[in-house]
Amino acid sequence: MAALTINEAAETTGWSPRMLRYVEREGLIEPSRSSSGYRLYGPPELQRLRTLRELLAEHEVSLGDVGFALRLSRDDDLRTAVDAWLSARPKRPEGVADDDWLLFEQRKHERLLQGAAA
Amino acid sequence: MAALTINEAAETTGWSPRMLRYVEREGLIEPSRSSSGYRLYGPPELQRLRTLRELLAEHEVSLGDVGFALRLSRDDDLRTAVDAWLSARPKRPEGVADDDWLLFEQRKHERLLQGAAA
DNA sequence: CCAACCTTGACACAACCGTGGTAAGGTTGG
DNA sequence: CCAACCTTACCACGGTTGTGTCAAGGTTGG
Repeated sequence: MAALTINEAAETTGWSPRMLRYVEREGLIEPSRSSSGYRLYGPPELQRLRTLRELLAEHEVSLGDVGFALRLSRDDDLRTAVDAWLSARPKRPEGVADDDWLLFEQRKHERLLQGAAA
Repeated sequence: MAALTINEAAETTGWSPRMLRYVEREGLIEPSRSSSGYRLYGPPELQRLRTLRELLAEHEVSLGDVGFALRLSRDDDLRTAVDAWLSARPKRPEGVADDDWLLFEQRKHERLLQGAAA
């Protein structure tokens, strides 16, 4: 037999049938269907289900998280926007009390001006 | 003044003070503190708060999603695992009913063998 | 034909998310 | 000194997630 039905797939992957349907609605693994509508899980789907399980178990990650990663991987626009936000200067020098933040910026500015003048 | 306190920051960014604390707990924007513990938002934080707002508004994304993206960007191990899962053959040829999946694989195999023999 | 599957849809429920409020107490600036 | 701010820590409350179970009905294979 080339593909397993949902209960068989559940059996070999460790998911419950209920969760296989849920995973499908999340868009993570979408088995194809027989002509009468039965879900059919082929070897690739089964493998992905197992590795998905490991992924969730080993890292503290939710299905929704993986779903979001999937979105990121497919929506270039979204990925660009998120990456842009993430890469926007997330740090400023350590050890500078914020009371002195303006002062620090001024000094930096002075150094820049000095450098330019030199 | 070099940095704004939480209510002022809320005022200029459109977040509520409550949400600024929440955003902080999510690890997305961590303002530094005055010597007495007050949160101090400098221009970079304020800018990031505004762009974060836009990001959430324009794409259908939650704070948790952005938080996960942040995790991905900092945890190489996690990113590698997720990418690996995502890139695992997500498709197989369209139009092949799964009843015929094994058949399809066999044909492919035959074609490969033929190619090798030619 | 009938038992054993499959389908979708619904109800349920604990746990968490996003958000607001409030209370008890420290800090600050005029 | 005192009003107006800040802090953390809670209670609340509707919405979503993850998961199970059940019902009503179609499919399948011996």
